[in-house]
Amino acid sequence: MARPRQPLLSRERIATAALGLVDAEGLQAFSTRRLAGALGVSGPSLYNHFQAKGEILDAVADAVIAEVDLSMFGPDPAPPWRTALHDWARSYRAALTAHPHVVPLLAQGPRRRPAALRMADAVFGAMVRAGWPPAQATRVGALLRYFVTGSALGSFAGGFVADPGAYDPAAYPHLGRAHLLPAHQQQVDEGAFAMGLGALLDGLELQFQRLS
Amino acid sequence: MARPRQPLLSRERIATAALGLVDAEGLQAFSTRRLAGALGVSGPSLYNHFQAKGEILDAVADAVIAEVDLSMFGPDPAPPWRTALHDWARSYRAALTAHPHVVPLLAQGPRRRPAALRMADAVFGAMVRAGWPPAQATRVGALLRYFVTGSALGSFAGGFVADPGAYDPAAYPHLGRAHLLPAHQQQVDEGAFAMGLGALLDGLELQFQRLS
DNA sequence: ACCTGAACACCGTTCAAGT
DNA sequence: ACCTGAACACCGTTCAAGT
Repeated sequence: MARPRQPLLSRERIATAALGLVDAEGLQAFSTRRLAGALGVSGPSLYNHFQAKGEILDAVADAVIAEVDLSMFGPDPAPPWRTALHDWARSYRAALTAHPHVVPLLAQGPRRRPAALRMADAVFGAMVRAGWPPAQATRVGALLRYFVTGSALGSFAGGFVADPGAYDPAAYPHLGRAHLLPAHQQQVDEGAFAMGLGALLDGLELQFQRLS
Repeated sequence: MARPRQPLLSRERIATAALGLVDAEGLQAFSTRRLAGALGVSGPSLYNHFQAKGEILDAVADAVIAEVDLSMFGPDPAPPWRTALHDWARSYRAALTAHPHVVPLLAQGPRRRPAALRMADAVFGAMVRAGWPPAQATRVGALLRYFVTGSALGSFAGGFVADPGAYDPAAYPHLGRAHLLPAHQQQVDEGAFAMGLGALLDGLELQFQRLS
């Protein structure tokens, strides 16, 4: 075939297919050769568009972050900072739980990924505008990222096994009902997230009042 | 060589060497063959002690969790639940930040790993004993896990690049000083963690008071 | 500029063979 | 029981060759 007059690939097309593959089969199963196969192309072709596998995964991570709603950071409606943080955290978590296998990739931070930088910029800007001192505004953005990514990194409830005999009562006296957790995975994780987010925002409100 | 009369390997020795390798070079660079090399043994030898690479990494993850202090969950001194959670969260975070490359492995949850189960058991048991209803106690343990693992998954400050020209002011109007973050990485991350942990515990205290 | 196949060094894992 | 080397299918990436 050699070079077609209409390029077969683009960074966009590659990133989209890569996200599909990661979503479907996880990071473990993701390989450049399988990705090329899914795109109907030979392995080395990808290297005309990306320098390395890691750069493709960077694009995958940023595509997920691009799904996060940032409209609550205004400036048009500009809701109170607490409302904005709440809505952002929920949208952020929704984007990550829609693509759970991508979460470990977020360990690298925004680096030079545009969507991640837009998000960091919007949060920090809105917090400063709302009256948080810059150093505190940085922390607020960071600690909410901690909570949201942590909640999406792995299901708490799904991290237990459903086998009733899995947890020896002598060794783990309080886990007698832990094998029931996986059956209510979504409910437990949602409940814990809601409780944590509420607590976090309540606590931040106390700190904000102490500022003035 | 074939079989030596004194076994060359043990699960323990393998797991310890694996943790050392992951700490030194990251998950990317970790391979069964390199691990075998570090142990002075041929690749397939590992399969006499572990079923697969993933099982070795399970042991690595559990070794890190085993470093977390659980003594604050009593029963001998039995401090107030807020103090216990605070001290636990700090010890938990310290264990993870000492082994940052291991954090993505924690996505899987406790499953059947003994140290992870001991930790879940201790937290849940102590919260119930302190007066939290069981459903809430589960959530408290989960949401603190979210916050701690998220804070250890990746440095917030270190996720930016130190290059002053990296962040176009037109695209990211509030990131003018973001390139300074990596230089204060530890301070920023510690500050955000402390602020978040304080807010979380303040918020949980409000919820606990509302219970009675 | 953008694709190909061939090639290189490296993977995880299986298996028969040795003691 | 516990190690070995050989082997298999599969990796990420480079590179010369094609248009």
